[in-house]
Amino acid sequence: MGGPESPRPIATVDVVLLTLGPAGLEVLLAKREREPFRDRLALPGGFVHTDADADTGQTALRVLRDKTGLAPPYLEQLYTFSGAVRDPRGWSLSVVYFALLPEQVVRPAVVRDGCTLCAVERLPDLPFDHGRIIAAALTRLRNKAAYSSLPAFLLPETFTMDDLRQVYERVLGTRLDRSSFRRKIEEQGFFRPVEGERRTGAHRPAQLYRLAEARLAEFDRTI
Amino acid sequence: MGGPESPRPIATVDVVLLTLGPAGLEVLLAKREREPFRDRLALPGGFVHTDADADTGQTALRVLRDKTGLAPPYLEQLYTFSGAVRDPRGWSLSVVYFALLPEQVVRPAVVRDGCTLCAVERLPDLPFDHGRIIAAALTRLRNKAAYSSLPAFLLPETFTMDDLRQVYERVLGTRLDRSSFRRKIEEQGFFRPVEGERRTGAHRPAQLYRLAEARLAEFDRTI
DNA sequence: CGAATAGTGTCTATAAGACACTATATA
DNA sequence: TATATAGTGTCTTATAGACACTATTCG
Repeated sequence: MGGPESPRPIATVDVVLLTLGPAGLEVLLAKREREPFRDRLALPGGFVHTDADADTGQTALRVLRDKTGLAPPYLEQLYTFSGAVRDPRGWSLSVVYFALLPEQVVRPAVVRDGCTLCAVERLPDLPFDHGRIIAAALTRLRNKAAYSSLPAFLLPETFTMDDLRQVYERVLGTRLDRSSFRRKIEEQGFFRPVEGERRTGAHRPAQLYRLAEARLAEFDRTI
Repeated sequence: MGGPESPRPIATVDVVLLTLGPAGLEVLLAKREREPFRDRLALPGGFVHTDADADTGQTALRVLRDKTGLAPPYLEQLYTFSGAVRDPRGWSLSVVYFALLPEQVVRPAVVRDGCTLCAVERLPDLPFDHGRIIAAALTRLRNKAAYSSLPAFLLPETFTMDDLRQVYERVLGTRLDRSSFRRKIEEQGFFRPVEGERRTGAHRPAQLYRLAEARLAEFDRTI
């Protein structure tokens, strides 16, 4: 049958759950329950349970559910980090997933034991290579934001056109023209108006929109 | 110290090496030396050697070197495929890498034992989930081709502007205007002319170019 | 010179940015 | 009716596609 001559690596899954709070992008960190780095803040993660998880995506969902009770509608595999030295227990491999959720959903879950939200600009010193992992997640988010519906997953189910534009602006770190933004968004057609408006003050109410599809949509590109 | 209650998954690395031959995109397949699927064609791959490989990228390079003698200048991590049923030996996890090489380099290496190039449009039935893996690699290549220097890694070190355009056309499956293509490419500036021209017939010789940087460059995008 | 491919110029159509204007709510 | 935000129209500028033109080589 033949197997490897060397021991199998440790196989874990970590999750980078990002949300957008008043201070900007924030990442969910959890206090580690076990060694190594017990009681330190780190990305929520855990071993792959080969007797329970169908694949690593299921591991990611299980880990998030167990630590926060959350089930993010947007979850994608980010990258697999590996090597002999990233984990003091030995040669390890972490399949990292990347999730987005609106602040309104995450904030209540964080009151639970040991979870916290941390502004990505002010991260504490993190164990393993979790600092690098979060940096990779931010790069992915910022790249994909420019040509997809990704930032919308940081908003609640319905939102106004100005909410949407502001999320794009905050993720991309640039100003976007209101008129051009609306034009572009409307022609791509992956947001659709829903019945209802938002009234917030002494001015015209705003049409509410929602994602037309539950999954990520990408803008047309050309060479 | 705490470890997983369940056995660790099998950890392997597979490599999708693509090249562009007369028939279109071709993928390198190798005859399997061991069970399962012994003597069947499959993606070149192997176990992670925790006593020898610094990380999975090194595993990918080692596997390719051992099976073909090749060392591709372009190698990126594609995705990690995992699950209880993809490998008859049990719960497994394959970190898949994606490499590009010019046909002129791959073809000679393939004369070696058990390696073959196979047109991606006419793949045989492949073991494990290797069919799905190759499909994912093609999607990645075709997506990235539209906004990066990626297709240039399918060409030899120097090439003409028309070579370059034809590679983009073949990868993308679309026709590109010669003039517009040259304009776009030149303003992005990640190819630079080198001394020398190619003379091929009774007509004006063509300027030779090469990649300005050894690594992948991406076009400017805008929302 | 003719044929063939390399390379340039330019017109047009489309999309993006800037920004002013209109619409509609409440105080 | 003043004001604030939502939403539209339009001018300008940049970019992409189409395509004709010039350039240069060799037979």
